[in-house]
Amino acid sequence: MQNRCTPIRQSDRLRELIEERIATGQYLPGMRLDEVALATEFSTSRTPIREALMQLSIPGLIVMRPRRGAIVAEISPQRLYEMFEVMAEIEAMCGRLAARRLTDTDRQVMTDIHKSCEEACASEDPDEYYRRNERFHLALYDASHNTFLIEEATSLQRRLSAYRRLQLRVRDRVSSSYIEHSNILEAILSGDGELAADVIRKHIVIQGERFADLMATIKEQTLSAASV
Amino acid sequence: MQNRCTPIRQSDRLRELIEERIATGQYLPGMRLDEVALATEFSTSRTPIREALMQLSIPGLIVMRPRRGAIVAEISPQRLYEMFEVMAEIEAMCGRLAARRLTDTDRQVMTDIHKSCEEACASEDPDEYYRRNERFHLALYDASHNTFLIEEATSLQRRLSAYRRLQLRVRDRVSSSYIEHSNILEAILSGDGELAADVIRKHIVIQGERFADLMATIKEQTLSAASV
DNA sequence: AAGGTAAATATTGTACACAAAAAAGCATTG
DNA sequence: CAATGCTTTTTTGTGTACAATATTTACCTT
Repeated sequence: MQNRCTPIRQSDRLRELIEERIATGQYLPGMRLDEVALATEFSTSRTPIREALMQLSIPGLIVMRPRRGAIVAEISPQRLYEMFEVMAEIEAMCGRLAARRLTDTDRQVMTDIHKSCEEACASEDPDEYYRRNERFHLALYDASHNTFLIEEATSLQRRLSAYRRLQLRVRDRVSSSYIEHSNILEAILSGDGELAADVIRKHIVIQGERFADLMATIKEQTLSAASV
Repeated sequence: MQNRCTPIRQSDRLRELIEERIATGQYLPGMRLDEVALATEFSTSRTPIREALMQLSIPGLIVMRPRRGAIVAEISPQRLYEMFEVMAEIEAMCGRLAARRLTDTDRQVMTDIHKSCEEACASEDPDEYYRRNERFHLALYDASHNTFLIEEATSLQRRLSAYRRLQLRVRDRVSSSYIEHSNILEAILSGDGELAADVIRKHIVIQGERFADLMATIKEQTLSAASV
């Protein structure tokens, strides 16, 4: 995608870096993002940092309270459930379109990634499974052949990734996720768009529910670095 | 929504202003957004302008090419079709949820707005109809009772508004739009979520198609201010 | 005269400075 | 000892300067 030869802008690089740290859970919800601290860490001035933060505030990854600094967004269980509800529909749409528009390469890519997921599942490595699982979903988006939809789905996946990651820690979640992927792939390969949409919807909604379970068991401080 | 007592930030005010100018077609696709020109116009410095522009580049309203300035995004017919395809699904989801979760006030608000649309339709004032039509759709989003979905739908509607507006100029589009709204409302009031989703999907897809017709007839220069 | 090259000009990206506002620390008082 | 008000310190928001890069203009060559 990025075929610009122009050297990348500082603020763009920083935005991606900070976004990744939020996605991987290095920056926890509620954590304060100090502009000067970030500036010194990345040995730059506050200007590019601010530009990066302002950009991240748009999709809601961070919250910038006027005159009161930026913090990593704290997503309430309620809102998270809503986000999963929307994600389910977006991915279901990808599946419906994928089933209708699947190319040979799409088929190849998806089956390959699914096989690599099987390996990660067998080796019981949740982190590795997480990464390959993520690739499976990205391949699903690509197969929809709607570039706008691909962008939206990817963006939403990124926003949820910090939470998705946790959710795979739940007992037996990896293996059931793998089985669900098998059903998804089967439906898409058979060309049944409505079936694919249904299966995906359930797959994501289950993730949301498992996450709700997790939230109920784990104490708040595990997720949130600071309270307001 | 905006219940902050803190005085608003310049960059936020500017972002909304520029966004509105894009939505209303005052800034046409391809138009260059000169930082110093904007700064002098709003009698401020380049810093808040830049922050506003960087934020607008995230949802793709404008394109910032490194070292080459910002332009209003030029959305290709292909991409516009894709956006309408996604919008159809998002709004269909709103309708499905609305049918299941409708409150008395939702019902009241939607019927009231629909009635006011009837008036605008009868008086054959496309601009007024456009505004009320917009309100109808916003009320539909609200009725979904999923605040995340409401935000996403609203954001997407804003991104498409410059194009939606044009599309109502097509012959008889206003009256057919009104009839479609009637069907949507009826489906939602009857509580049939799947029916509502179907009707809405068709309503939006028709908009996309009508727009494609428009694009085919009107010459490019009407829409686009400059070609690269 | 056309095309290409080099100087001139304009514009962007980043650093930094300063004012205004919020947070923290401190002292005073009930 | 707690609470409140004042002072100090920190942090944000914006203006401005400057260097690096595009773009335009002018000039020279063929």
